[in-house]
Amino acid sequence: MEYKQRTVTCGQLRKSDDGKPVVLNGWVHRDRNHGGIHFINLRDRYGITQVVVGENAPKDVVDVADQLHMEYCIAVEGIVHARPDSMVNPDMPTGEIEVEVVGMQILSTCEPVPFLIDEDSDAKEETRLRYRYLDLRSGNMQKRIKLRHDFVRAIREFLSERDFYEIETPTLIRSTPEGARDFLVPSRIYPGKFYALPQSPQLLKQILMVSGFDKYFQIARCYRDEDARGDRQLEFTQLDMEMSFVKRDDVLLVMEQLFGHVFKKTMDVQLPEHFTRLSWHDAMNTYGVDKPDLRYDLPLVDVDDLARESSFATFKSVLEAGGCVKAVKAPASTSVAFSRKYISELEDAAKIYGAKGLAWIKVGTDSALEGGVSKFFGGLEASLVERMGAKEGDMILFVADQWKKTCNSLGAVRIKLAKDLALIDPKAFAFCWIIDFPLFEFNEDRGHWEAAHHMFSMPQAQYLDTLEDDPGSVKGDLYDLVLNGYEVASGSIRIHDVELQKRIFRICNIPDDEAEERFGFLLNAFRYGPPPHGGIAPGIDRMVMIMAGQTSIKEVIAFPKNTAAISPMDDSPSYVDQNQLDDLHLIIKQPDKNA
RNA sequence: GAGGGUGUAGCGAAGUUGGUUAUCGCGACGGCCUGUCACGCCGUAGAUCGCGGGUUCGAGUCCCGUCACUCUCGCCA
Repeated sequence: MEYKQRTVTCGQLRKSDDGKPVVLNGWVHRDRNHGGIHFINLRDRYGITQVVVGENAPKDVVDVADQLHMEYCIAVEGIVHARPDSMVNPDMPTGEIEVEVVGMQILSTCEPVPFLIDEDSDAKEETRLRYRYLDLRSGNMQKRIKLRHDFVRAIREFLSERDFYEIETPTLIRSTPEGARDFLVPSRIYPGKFYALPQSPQLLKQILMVSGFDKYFQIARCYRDEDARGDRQLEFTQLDMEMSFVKRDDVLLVMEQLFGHVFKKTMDVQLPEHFTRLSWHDAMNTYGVDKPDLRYDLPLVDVDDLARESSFATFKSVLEAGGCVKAVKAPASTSVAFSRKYISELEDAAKIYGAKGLAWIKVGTDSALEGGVSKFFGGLEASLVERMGAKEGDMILFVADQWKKTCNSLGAVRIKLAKDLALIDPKAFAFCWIIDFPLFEFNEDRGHWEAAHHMFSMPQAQYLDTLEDDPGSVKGDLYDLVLNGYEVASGSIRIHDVELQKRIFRICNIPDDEAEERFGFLLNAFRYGPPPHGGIAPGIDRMVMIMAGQTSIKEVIAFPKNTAAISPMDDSPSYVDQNQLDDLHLIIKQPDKNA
């Protein structure tokens, strides 16, 4: 089809272009037909320009304009006119001009759209995903996809400048189960054998270090066959990085500089030179999570001593059983009344993480305690109010249980309070490092120790001689980067010693022969002069989600899957032909519905 | 695997203690309109109230089951 190709985009014309002949290509965003005159908002990726088919327009142009509907793709030839002052639209960048149409061609028509292409669609997510190509036309989706591009581009710029090589690693690799469930790809050539899609390029990047590549990065797609969440998809994208001859602080510094550059470049936001550091224990103890949102404070406060002095038998029995009592302050709010109903909502939040209940006290005038469990704190009013920094109208909420359960439960209450009481600055970016993670945790179901992070992380030096004695107490050279309550990166200094690596495997119940079978290629590489090395892997989707002010990574992924792991647009996953199954030597065993 | 929420026209929503023909906005279709910019005005069509069963003289509304979507717990080295 012959058509006039654009000479300008729909976002660029200004008053200074007055009188210029132009051609625009784009989509009909709105067509306001006044009978004798059409005002058409023509939209492309760059913006919206008003084009006018007026009283002086040629007959053939009027005929075409009368056929227009929303989302028709058209070409417009016309003359730019500065608008008179009274007709300027100050809400549009192109609002000072309009284009008088002298030629118009319909490039393609559009069926009635299932939802309007607005800045923010109010269609439900399923509909948006089914018609993702239309949803992506909206201004906000276009902005987010651009932000993601800018983000990745700034990363590549910065790291290339710092002598990092971008190296691709395979997406068909050996399955090394442990951690998440692998996606498997059956081999046609070798019946019964499978490739796995990488959960991350972890071992490959470590081997690149053995190869001497020193500083590596990759925008790497990762796959984990686990249930999706708002901030989790089956496949996601990491900035995978690894460096040789570095210690922990070198990695943290590079990341601080990287994100400083990227935020400045993509959002013109100045980040602090260094990010707050919290040990894993302090994060858990003070905020109740290993990924605290530091845009607000609301610390969890230890009140073991006051609970012990109180007359509340429930608290005392928890303390006697080796548990702890913690409290968080709910600051008085003009928008949320601390009603029984609201307290019950808070209690529900605590119970999700195993708390048996949520005790509460309201603070009245002159530090008087009212309601809830206040009667058990006779004589302790002033101490409690001072400990909590509470004022009249505040409420104090308690959880008493084993340490971890208490932290998790009250941490959930803290998060709910911050949301409900509007304590969060939506424009803030609060980064922090979580360091000194435990290296192992005991898996009750399987009955043995497992790596809390992964099995390739270096134990801190002071534990090296006594790893096996008390695995639970071993801290690793691990670090997570947290932004606004989301884990956005995770990394460690790695083990580069075969014997140490084998000790870790053994603690994780993997005997030497099995380790050689599963990880032999890594251990072999480590027999040939491996350098000390470490790295980190920020999640691209989560970072861009937070930068875009969203709460679901689907908003920053062009073609995401839904929570049921289905892509409503192409309806994947799908059945395949018997021929394909035959090629792959596969027989499908249907699930037993009665099982 | 478990819990919460949602499901009414193409889209978004309302629908009272169960009661006549299920309402509104957007969109679609037809008409009018020369300065709008979420244009306006008049009219028309469009619904298996997610699906199945039950209670009832009568169910969008109550009960049971089921499905889908969504958020969360588990899971996610």
